[in-house]
Amino acid sequence: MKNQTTPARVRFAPSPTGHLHLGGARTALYDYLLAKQSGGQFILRIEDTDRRRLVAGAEEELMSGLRWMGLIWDEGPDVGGACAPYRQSERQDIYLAHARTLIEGGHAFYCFCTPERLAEVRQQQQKRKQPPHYDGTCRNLSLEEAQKRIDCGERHVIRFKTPQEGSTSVVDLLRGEITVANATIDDYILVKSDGWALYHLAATVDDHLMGITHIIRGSEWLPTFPLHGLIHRAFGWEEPVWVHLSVFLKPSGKGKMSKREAADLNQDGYSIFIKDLQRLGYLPEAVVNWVALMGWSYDDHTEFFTLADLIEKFDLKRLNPSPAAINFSKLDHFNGLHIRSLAPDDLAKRLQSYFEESGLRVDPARLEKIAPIIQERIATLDEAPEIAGFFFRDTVEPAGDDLVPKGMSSAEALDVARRSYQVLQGLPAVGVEAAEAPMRQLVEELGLKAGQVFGILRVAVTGQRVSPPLFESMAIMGRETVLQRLRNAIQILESMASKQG
RNA sequence: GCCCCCAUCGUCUAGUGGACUAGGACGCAGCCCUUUCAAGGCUAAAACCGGAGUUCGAAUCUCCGUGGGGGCACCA
Repeated sequence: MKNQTTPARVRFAPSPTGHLHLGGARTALYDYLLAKQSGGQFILRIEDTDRRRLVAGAEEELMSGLRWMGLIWDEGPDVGGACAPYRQSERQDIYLAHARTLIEGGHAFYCFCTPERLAEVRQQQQKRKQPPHYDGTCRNLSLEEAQKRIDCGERHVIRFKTPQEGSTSVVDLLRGEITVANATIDDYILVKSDGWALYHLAATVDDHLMGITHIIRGSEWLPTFPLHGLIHRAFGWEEPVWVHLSVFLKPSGKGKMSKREAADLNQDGYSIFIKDLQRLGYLPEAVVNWVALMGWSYDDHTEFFTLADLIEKFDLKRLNPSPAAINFSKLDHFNGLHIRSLAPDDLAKRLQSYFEESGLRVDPARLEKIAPIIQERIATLDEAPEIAGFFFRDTVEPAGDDLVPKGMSSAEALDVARRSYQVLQGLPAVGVEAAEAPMRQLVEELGLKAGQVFGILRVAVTGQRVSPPLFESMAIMGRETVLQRLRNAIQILESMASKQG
């Protein structure tokens, strides 16, 4: 049993400022897997301390995306839990109290520097090719003096008092020990002048108070990782296990995806946003499988995983620290794999809305018969109406050119259609058992290839050159519809043949 | 500019000093199957960033380059 012996408490802590995307989805997945395989808890915490960046509806979208993927949280803003509240905007007094503790312990200080002066300092530092850093003006103000200025109503922030000497080492599970000189760590702001805590303080405090055992987050946090270690130590808290996931690169492998590029992707039927993937006909099972494997592997040959498989097999230690390019064709592959592994009636249920959205009235019983014959022909659910919409239309309008196979005249095609009609009309049913043998016999009599005759028939009854298997399709349509559509095709061919003279 | 991280086929990856003629998957190409399209089966092409070192032996360890990525906000 390689599973964690002690239950892990793991949190997914997004800020509600946009759509749930692939990166967030993967982090949440790994969080969930670790929690579930260890018998621990998966916690959803909303990091909404930046009030200006809030996006209406983002929190709800986040939750519905997670639910869609099957990542159900044990504690969170909607379901509550022992460590409530789970929205940082509702925990401000907690952060303030902790900031105060830090100040009293000499690990933080009040800073009255104006943004304008700071900007100037930064500019000069950059001119001297120095890293932009707080210049320490308020670092050694006495608490009494600071208090006096606060009482006078002077605007202030609270900064972390980073040690100026020595170095700090922190340990990332995947990268090992990371050591940086303290001189390179800024005196980061912990609490803004409007009283709202910033990530560095809020997340650290919450992770401790909520008993988080493993922090899984993006590698964009690596630069401030030593600071977070320092804050934990300043409080005297035990550190959790830190895991920094690699970033996702655009499919070309060159750089992170920009907003613009993310939007353009939609034109190709892809997206990095979960809500789009859902609409584009991807199965949550496929997205989960695909995303799990972007930066994690099990062995050298297993790639098909259900969520339950992943819970059993996921292992933090097999995470890959190097950046990974997003490979959408592999998503299509996994989607096909998962579509084919669905029970036909399950597939039919999932297909229903896609047919309806393309304006078709769908009979569920008929859809259940169709599901098995299109199951291995669709890569995404939204392709189904395109390939099987003809089942639900009253009539089909085959293009005249499609009714005439290459190398055949319209008169010849007409003859084939008429002979086919005669054969089918004399049959009690038009399915594989009843109709295939007689039709093959006709093919032989006509001295043609099966593809030629079946091709004409296919276009006549489906209106398409490409369709699910012919006789299976005809069986579902029913004898009357088949004959009616064939009559219609014969009429089209008649007018073509007469025009040609 | 400064700090940090990363480095195996086009892409995702296996590989933790000898079992490597470097394995799998996607994609691509060909073949088979076949009433179309798929699915499936088979085959092919395709990679250890470079240089030093350690070692009997290096894809694997060390160092230096190079390349790529991330970060340097009163955002997260």
